Amino acid sequence: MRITYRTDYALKTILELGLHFGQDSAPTIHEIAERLDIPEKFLEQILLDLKRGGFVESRRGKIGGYFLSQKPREITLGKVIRFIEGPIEPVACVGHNYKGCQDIRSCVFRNIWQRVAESTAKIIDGITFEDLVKQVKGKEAVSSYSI
Amino acid sequence: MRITYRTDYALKTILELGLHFGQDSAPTIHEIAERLDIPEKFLEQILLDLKRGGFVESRRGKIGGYFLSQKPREITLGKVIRFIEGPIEPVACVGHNYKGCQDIRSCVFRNIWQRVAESTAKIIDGITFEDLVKQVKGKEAVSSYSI
DNA sequence: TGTATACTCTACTATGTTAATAGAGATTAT
DNA sequence: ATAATCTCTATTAACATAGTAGAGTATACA
Repeated sequence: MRITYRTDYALKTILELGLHFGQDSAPTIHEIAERLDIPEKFLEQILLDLKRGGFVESRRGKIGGYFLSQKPREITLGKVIRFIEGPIEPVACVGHNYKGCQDIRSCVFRNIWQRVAESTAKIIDGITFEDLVKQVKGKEAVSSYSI
Repeated sequence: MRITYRTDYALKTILELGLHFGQDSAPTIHEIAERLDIPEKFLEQILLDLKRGGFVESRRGKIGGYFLSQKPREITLGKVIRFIEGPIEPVACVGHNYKGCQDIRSCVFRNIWQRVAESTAKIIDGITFEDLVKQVKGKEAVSSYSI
């Protein structure tokens, strides 16, 4: 698995919105971009994408902004990563019609990539944004000089 | 982690040479390319690379070819993958000076990427080409119509 | 000693992806 | 009305990947 900036930004943005969940504040693209140091126009695209994915909702106009459309508890890292990046398998092969997988020698590797994908999935599917929100709130409460 | 064709070919090539280990045959680039269905000139580059990495040695001239310079047992998948692909961490961040890692919120993700990298490493560092050679020889003995 | 064979090395190219930028359009609170 | 904000499509610069090209070097063997 490899994480692109697009995914990195998406995850941080959802965490940010997760920290606001429950309050009825809806941070704007501009605010999020500034706070997380993400190019604003790029974030704009990412948020539209996340909206289409059903992760966030938006309000337009004067008091517009973004907010989560699911509880942080219901959003796992895996869901977001797969939505942005596509499948997490290390090679195209892990699927169906990969030319190299006809003979035994290639299957030896195929099995390994599957094990890798499964172990990654086990981690990222086991973490929700509620977990992350708690971690951040816990740590920010302790170290008093954080954002 | 993501596997490029370059790595895919490198691994299959080393497995192929592993199957010849002990015999004093040295398959040529041409033979390997044909058998594994790899573009010959591309494989040429990869083999030179693997040579510089200390995985294979070569003999030039009439009876030239390639052979492993280490025992299959001493070559792990992890060594080869890292040599070709570079570090397996999912983001540039897992290292030292990633701008996003100054605050707690980013570190939350950083820890996760490290867990993913570690679980991947655990798998690929635990498999040697001896293991793979045995698997292939075992299976090829059973199903009689394989290559 | 010539020659065929096979490895060695450097440079180039086509294609695709990523990260970002640009700008016009649509909605909404006041 | 209008200012603020989200929405949408197109474009671009930089980079990585996969592959191609061709000239050069070493070696076995007749």
